[in-house]
Amino acid sequence: MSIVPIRPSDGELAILRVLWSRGPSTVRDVHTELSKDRDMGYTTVLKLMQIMVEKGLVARDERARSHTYQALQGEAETQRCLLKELLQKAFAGSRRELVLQALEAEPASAEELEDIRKLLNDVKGRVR
Amino acid sequence: MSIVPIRPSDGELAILRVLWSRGPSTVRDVHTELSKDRDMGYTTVLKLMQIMVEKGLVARDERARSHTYQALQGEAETQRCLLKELLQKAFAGSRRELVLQALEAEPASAEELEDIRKLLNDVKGRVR
DNA sequence: GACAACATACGAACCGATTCGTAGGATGTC
DNA sequence: GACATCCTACGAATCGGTTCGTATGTTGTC
Repeated sequence: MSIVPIRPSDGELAILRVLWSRGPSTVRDVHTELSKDRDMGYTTVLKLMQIMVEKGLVARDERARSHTYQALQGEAETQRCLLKELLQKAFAGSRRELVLQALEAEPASAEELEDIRKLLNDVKGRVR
Repeated sequence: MSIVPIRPSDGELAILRVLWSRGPSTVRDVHTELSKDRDMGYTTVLKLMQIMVEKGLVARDERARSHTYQALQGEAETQRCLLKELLQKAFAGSRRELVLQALEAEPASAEELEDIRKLLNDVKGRVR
């Protein structure tokens, strides 16, 4: 993984998510996958992935005619990076506030809350 | 508050945070406050705040020579809006994952976790 | 009334992200 | 071998956000 995570743009993040779930993929693979919701041109995806190579977000294997790309940055790592950014910009660093608003953004079900409570206990176990 | 929250840009968010903490303020007020960390020109702040009026993010009172601006959108509301966006873009809608990564982004202290546990109980109380 | 200080307005430059057209090379099929 | 198909490369347009110079008007002071 990269020493310090690189903040991906929205388009880059969408591509990363495909790479995380599919593993190493070609531009065609990614484009096909992304076309399910958004609709963007093939060369748009290509260009974006080329830029991602330059940025060090993905690695490219050029041995085959269709190059295959692979994420160089983990999902959790990237999520934490984006969360930290939002935490600073919108919550003045208060994780408590962030979690609160995350829970209140939409009404949470009792199961979901229970799930998160368990999660909290796990994290807690690691601290003590 | 606005019917549907408007997603502020980074610069706009910085200004909103000043307005939330100070209440109705002039461009000079906001600029002075923001100058403490960033350094941006006075007219930059002015322009941004003018754009925010157009977007409906803030209201302007032009009675005095120095117009006073006031946030039209609450802090919690805005935070939830930004959080929802990140939730969709980076966590595939899984709040559980988001909370997990929020807690793991930096090591949490036992107190902080306890604090959040209490928070969770409160929210839970409201659901049941 | 002259001048400094301060206010708004606004066009224009700039920047990163995104989009895509087009060119040109490799591959596959008949 | 000719033609359609698929690939990469890359320049250029566009867009939202940001920045700021400059113009112009108001206020306050001497």
